[in-house]
Amino acid sequence: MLIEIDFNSDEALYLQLRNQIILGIATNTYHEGDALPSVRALADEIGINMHTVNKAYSVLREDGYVKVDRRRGAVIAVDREKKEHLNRFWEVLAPVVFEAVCKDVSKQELHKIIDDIYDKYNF
Amino acid sequence: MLIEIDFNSDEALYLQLRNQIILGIATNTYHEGDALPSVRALADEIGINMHTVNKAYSVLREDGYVKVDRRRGAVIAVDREKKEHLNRFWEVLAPVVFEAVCKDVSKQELHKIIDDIYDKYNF
Amino acid sequence: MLIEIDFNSDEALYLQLRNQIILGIATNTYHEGDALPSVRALADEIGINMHTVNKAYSVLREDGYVKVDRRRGAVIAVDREKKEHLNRFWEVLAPVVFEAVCKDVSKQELHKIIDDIYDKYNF
Amino acid sequence: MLIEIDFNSDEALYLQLRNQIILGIATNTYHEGDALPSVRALADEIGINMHTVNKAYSVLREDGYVKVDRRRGAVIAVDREKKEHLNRFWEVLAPVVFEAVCKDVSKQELHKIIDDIYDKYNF
DNA sequence: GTGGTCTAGACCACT
DNA sequence: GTGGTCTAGACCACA
Repeated sequence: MLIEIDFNSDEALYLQLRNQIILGIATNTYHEGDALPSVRALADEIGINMHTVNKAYSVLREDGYVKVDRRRGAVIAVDREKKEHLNRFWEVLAPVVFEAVCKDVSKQELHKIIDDIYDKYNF
Repeated sequence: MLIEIDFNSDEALYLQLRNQIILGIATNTYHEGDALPSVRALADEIGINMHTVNKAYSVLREDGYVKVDRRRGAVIAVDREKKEHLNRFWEVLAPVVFEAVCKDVSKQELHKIIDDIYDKYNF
Repeated sequence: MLIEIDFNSDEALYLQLRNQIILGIATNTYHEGDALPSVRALADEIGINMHTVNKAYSVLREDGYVKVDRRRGAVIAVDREKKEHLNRFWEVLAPVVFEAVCKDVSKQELHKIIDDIYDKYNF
Repeated sequence: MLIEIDFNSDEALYLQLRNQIILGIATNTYHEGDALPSVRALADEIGINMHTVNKAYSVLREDGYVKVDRRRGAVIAVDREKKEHLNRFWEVLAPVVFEAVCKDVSKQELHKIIDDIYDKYNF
């Protein structure tokens, strides 16, 4: 899978990397049990620091997307404890909704944006 | 309006403040044309530094929520240029959707969370 | 002449006032020897502080647009020492030109904007 | 490039710095993609505070002259969306023209000053 | 009294 | 080592 990092973005590199990998899992590019590239290999490939890749992998582990195996490195292993996640999505979405309300973006428009994202990536 | 800052949060103080004020606008606690407290007054009230409040107000201005009136300080003035905002919401929501897909949270569940947020705050 | 002040502008009120009066002189709304309204009267009319009007008049005096007469207040009296002024315009225009060059705005486009301004106000 | 700050000037330090850097871009001293010195390095060099340099860089970013790259600091990246800029030049030049008209400086003389500035810096 | 500017010094996240 | 954030305290321009 092609990882694309935007060095001009405001978003931290490790977060961009994290999100790209999550996108890879979502689009079935990475499958349960697949091993991600080694920290060193991925860092070289993208042209970023090893520590940055390391941080991305750590965050993915904390958020329940990979498990770290001593021999195989980071392995896709998605934790699907839904209850907890729903709370998390609530917290992430609430400030977005507040902004939407201020800017006169309707509930329906937010739904549509979400649907459009699902469509664009064929989820 | 009661501003609540969590000093233990990872989120920057000025961003928490920004979001609280956006919440206040969304819930109609602050109305178009209302003046926010002066930077010094709000800083004293919350117990944070003047410059931190200043930064929050600056960001709110850049994001089109307030204007700075030389006589009255920061005044609520929401810029409702929708076209641009929709792009922004797309960018914010895309990674959320990726996570949802990974975690087996359906499109309908995301819609419901958004609706619940609207309901909770009576938007 | 109608003085229009934009309280939401970033520009200081006294500078807006100064510029409006200069516009009035340029458009022949104010003529050499005319007296400007008293500080108090103009302040009341516009709804701003007396000190602000006072500051505007002081700046106009320093820049050679009015003379202050004890009995008649501020009186239009334009100082036309061209040599000095040309230097001033150089200093004001230089940073504008630098920005133009950076932004790929050509010499001709700057000329045209200036011509358009002359046209718009029938100078 | 030599940055020259006038500590006696009325102009804010961060604005002087901003303008000097814009001059540097206009004169091709800084090229697209070049990294500016780090805030600390430049602050030390000029003998001003880090935060003042930071503010200058922030303004340059807002005005579309640099982007902040997480690894390289501030990098020259000029945004050349002309349409918007032309409005801005209109607003900046209008009061200059008003002054010119008052001071009997002709349209042609303004053009000439602009041309002279272009010539002096070999634009 | 208001925000704007500047300085100084500190800690942290990111690379 | 870089910028980002936060604090503290000061002076000034503006209203």
